[in-house]
Amino acid sequence: MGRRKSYDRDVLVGKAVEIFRDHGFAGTSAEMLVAGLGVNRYSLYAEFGSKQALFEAALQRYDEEVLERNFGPLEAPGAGIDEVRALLEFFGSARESPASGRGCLLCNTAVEFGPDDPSGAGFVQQYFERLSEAFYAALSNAGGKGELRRSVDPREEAGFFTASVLGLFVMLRAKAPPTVIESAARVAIGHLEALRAKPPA
Amino acid sequence: MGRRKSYDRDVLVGKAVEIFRDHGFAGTSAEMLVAGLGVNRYSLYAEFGSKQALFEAALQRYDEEVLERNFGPLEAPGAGIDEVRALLEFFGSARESPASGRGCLLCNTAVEFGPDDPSGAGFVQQYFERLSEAFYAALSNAGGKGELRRSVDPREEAGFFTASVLGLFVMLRAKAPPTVIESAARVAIGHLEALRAKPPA
DNA sequence: ACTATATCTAAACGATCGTTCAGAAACAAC
DNA sequence: GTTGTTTCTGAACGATCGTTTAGATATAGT
Repeated sequence: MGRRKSYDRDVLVGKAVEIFRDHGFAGTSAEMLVAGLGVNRYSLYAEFGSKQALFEAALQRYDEEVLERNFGPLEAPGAGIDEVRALLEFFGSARESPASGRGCLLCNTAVEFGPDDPSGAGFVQQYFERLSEAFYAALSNAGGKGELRRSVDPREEAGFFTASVLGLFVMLRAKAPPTVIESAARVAIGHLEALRAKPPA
Repeated sequence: MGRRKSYDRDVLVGKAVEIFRDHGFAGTSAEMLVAGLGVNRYSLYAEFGSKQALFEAALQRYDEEVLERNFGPLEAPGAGIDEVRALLEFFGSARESPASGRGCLLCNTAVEFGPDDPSGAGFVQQYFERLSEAFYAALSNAGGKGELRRSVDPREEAGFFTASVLGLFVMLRAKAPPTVIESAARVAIGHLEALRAKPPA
């Protein structure tokens, strides 16, 4: 039995998420990772194999934790309009959001790499699917409960809300004027509320 | 009189726009610029001074040409709902848009650099202001002509449409499923049309 | 034809890139 | 205390980074 590790892999991945979220893949050097993770260079490569592999572990972690925390409520059984509204309100609170200055790691990655896939695993396409399916699920639930106007197409609206939150992520990332972010969220919420079926007279 | 230049500065900047649009700033090497612009390394630095300076020239050019072409119609005197609609229809045509796989250079830059300004010139913040002011101008015009419902706040809606097109840019950049892009644009257009004042009975 | 000057060509600079290596240190088992 | 093994330390590898340089070439003016 040899020397024990002085780090925890899960902790390292968590820290890597934050570093890649701030700087992107190309803008993050191995040196930055060594400094930010607090491990030596040898252990970084022994544990993860390559910078790319660490990046993919970070994307996986982000999906499991951050996307799960934010979009999981929409995917839950019984989720509906209120869950969508809570999400929009959360991202519209520009000054307080943890995404301020940082945005969403998967959104940032989508833009950084464009149509080139940073890994064979299709993280970005899965991300778009997850977002639109989450909105679709919540709105379909609402429709099934009679909470949506009959004319509403949950599939169409899902695409719309996906674009809305991606736009919020961009503005949060680059610290657009908070008033623009808040307006965008309020109108999206107004649009959402307008989808509700009117209660019978 | 010495040897004449075998390049045109404006042509080089135009090519640089395309390269930075595809690969971002960090993802574009000097070698890629030399190859893509078709000049020698000496001339690249003689003409522009640095990679950063070329990047800023590209951002300026993009603003003057691409943003002008796309958002200029909203800024024009007399612009209204129809101009906003045309813009949304244009970006919603995912398969045909020149932005497919590339998005918007300023949006990409906003995400790549986050709150760090890539130059002292504030290109990204000016970009957000330009977008939201363009939407505001067009919607204010419509309001002034009595074409908007009285309850509509052009300032709020401008923030919303800014987020919408940024979201479309992200999805275009990463080649999200065209159905999601098209749905997002259609619903945004539906929302826009719902802002129209009803004609008197 | 010669000269002065500007640009091109090819190479190189110092620094950093992502990754690997050799030896030292720390540890558990014996 | 010794041994075998794993991790850490510090350095270095080959490649590429952004930028500069020296000499060659092309050009206009004389």
